[in-house]
Amino acid sequence: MSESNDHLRDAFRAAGRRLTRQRRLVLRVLEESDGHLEAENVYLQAKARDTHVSLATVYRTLAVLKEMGLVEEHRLGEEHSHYESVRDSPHYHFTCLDCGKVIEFDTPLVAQIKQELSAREGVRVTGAHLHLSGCCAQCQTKAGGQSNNEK
Amino acid sequence: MSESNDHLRDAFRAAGRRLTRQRRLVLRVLEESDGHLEAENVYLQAKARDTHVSLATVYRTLAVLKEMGLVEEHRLGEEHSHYESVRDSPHYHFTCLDCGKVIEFDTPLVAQIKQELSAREGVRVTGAHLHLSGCCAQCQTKAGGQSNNEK
DNA sequence: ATTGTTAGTGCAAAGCATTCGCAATAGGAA
DNA sequence: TTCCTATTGCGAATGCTTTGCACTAACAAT
Repeated sequence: MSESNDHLRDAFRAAGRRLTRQRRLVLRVLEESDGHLEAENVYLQAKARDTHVSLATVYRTLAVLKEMGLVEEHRLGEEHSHYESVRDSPHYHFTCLDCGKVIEFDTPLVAQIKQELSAREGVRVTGAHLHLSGCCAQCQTKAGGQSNNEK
Repeated sequence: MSESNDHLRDAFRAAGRRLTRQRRLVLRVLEESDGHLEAENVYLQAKARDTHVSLATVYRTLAVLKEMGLVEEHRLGEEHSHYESVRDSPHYHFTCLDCGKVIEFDTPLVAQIKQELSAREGVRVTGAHLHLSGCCAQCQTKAGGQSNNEK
């Protein structure tokens, strides 16, 4: 716990940035959450632990963390962004259009696609987002095969 | 040209909607463009041909067209949405982080991923977005392998 | 520890893309 | 042509996100 704090400190120092209470807090909220928090929720959860946080700072912090590669921003729903701390392995998302549930998954096929594209177009691929959507198992059962999208 | 107009008319009638000048116009702008227009540009190009369009209507129309499956919305850049008329085949996108160039491509591997996920999680997958990013061939050459992201 | 420099913060005021309310307009079925 | 109502245009409003500014607090050097 204290060692990761040192890691953090170093990472920030290397980037010429300061490791503030707020930044530690935001990062911790993201790490302890199930991922996919929107800025507002990060703010609320952070504020619950320490009143000295503002929404603006959460946004600024998320931007910094994203720039440092510690956090990823996703635009899963059609609405606002979701943020997620970068953990172990890269992964992709499936969103249920009925209940909004998000399933994370991984597949080596994306790497294969990257290679194909690199070879075919001569590009260098550094990022990959795969977002599938549809109806999760539960909602299919629940709705008798039909969507229960009622506005 | 006139036949596709009939198609359109029918599609709208079937949806209980009206085929207005503005809607035809928006659709035409999208079809004649290279795809990936943001709402503002659709508005500007439409307005250039016919002053009787408003930004609000463009947004409303894009929403309707999207709902009817005639247009797709993408969130490629981190900013606003891009719209593209649904043509022939489904495809995916690569964005160059340096110059912003968008390359469209297709691959059967996504279908394979869909199947894998369906089998593994019991979900029904109806949509798939794959967005790769990195550095295009030209920018790699131009910048000597380094990014020219200044700002 | 103390100090100095300046990144970071809170707050409130923008910014921006997108949406909405409402009166006026125009598809299109009869 | 007539009527019904979906659609439009306008501007005001919304909601997420960013910014300006004066104040605070990291942290490197003392």
